[in-house]
Amino acid sequence: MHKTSLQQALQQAETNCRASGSRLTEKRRHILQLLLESDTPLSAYELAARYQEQFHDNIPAMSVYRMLDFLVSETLAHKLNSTNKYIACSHIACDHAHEVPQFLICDNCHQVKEIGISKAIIDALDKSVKQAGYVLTQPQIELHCLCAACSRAA
Amino acid sequence: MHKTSLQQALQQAETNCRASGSRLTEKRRHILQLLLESDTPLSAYELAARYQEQFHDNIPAMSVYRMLDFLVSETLAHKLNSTNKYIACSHIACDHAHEVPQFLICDNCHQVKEIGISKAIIDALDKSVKQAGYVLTQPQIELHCLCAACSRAA
DNA sequence: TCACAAAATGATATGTTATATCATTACTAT
DNA sequence: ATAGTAATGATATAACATATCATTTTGTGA
Repeated sequence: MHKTSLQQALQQAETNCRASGSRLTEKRRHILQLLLESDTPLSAYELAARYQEQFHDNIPAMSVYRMLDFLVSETLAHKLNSTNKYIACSHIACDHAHEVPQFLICDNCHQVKEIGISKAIIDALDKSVKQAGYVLTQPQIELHCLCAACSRAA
Repeated sequence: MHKTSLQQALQQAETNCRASGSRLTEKRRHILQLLLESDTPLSAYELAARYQEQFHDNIPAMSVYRMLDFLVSETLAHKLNSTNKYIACSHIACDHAHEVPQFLICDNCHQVKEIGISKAIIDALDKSVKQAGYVLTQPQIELHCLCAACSRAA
C-alpha cells in the first residue's frame, strides 16, 4: 500500500471510530498500520513480532488478539477463518456501505483479494440457505485459489 | 445416523477405497465410523478421545491427523476450515459425482448440513473469481448460520 | 483539578490445533 | 522368506487462542 493511501486509510479509520464513539488508540492504530502495510494476511503472533521490529515496543500476543477483535468489530480488519490470519479491510477509505466480503486467497503466494460479492450470488446463496431451513449469520466467503501470477507460473 | 445406513456407508467406503487402490484399514474405518456416528463435527483430539472410549484402544493424535488426511483425500470426510473440525462426507453412499460442497454450519448447536451447491451459484462464483484473475483450487464454501431449530429458539 | 469509573493493556497460565521427525510394525509382491 | 512400501507409534514442539487477574490510562462529573 502506498504511503498516501496508507495515511488516508488511517485517517479514515480515525474518523470512523470517532463517529462510532470508539477509541482508535495508538497501539490499535499501529496494528492496523501493520496490516495495511502487509502484502499478505498476518497472524496475531506475526503482528506481535512485526510490532516489536517496527515500533520497538514489546506487545503481548494477548493484547494483539484484543486489538484485532477491536479492529474486526469496527470493520477495519477481517479475520480469515480458513487460515487464522488477519487482513486490513480493503474498503476503509471507501464511503459505500460494507457488503458481504468475499476473499480470494492465493494458496501459493498468500495474497488476498477482497472483492465485493455480486447481488446475484448473495441472493442465490441466501435462497439455497433458506431452502435448507437455515439463516445466515455471518456471511463471509473465503475461496482458495491461485492468483493470476501464480497460476501462470504453475 | 441409523445403523443400516452407517453400515452401508462403511461398506461403500470400503468399495471406493478398493477401487482407488487405497487401503481402508481398521483404524481408518473406525475413525470414519466415529465421524458418521457424530451429530456434530469433531476435532482430531476429540476423535482420539472417542476412539479410546468406544474401541478401548489408545490412538495418538498424530495418527488421527494422518487418518483424517487419508479420509479427506478419499473424499470420505471433509475438513471444515473455519472451525478446524472434521465431518463425514454426506454422500459416501451416493453414486453421483462429488460437486462443490457447501456447508451450512449452525453456530449455536454446531450441526452441519452439507448441501450440493447449485450450478448457477458455482457459475456465478467462478465468473467473479475469473474476473479477478484468479483460479479456484479447492472450492468449498462454509457458511455460518443458525439452523431451523436454533433460529426459532432465538 | 481531583477522584472515580470505565476502558485498555499487561502479565501469566493454560488450552487447543497442528506439524516435524524418527522408530517400529504390518502388508504386498516377487 | 524377504525386501520394499505403507501405516502407525512415540516424542517433541510449533502455532493459534482464551481465561483471568493486575495495572495503567483515559474520560467524566463533582
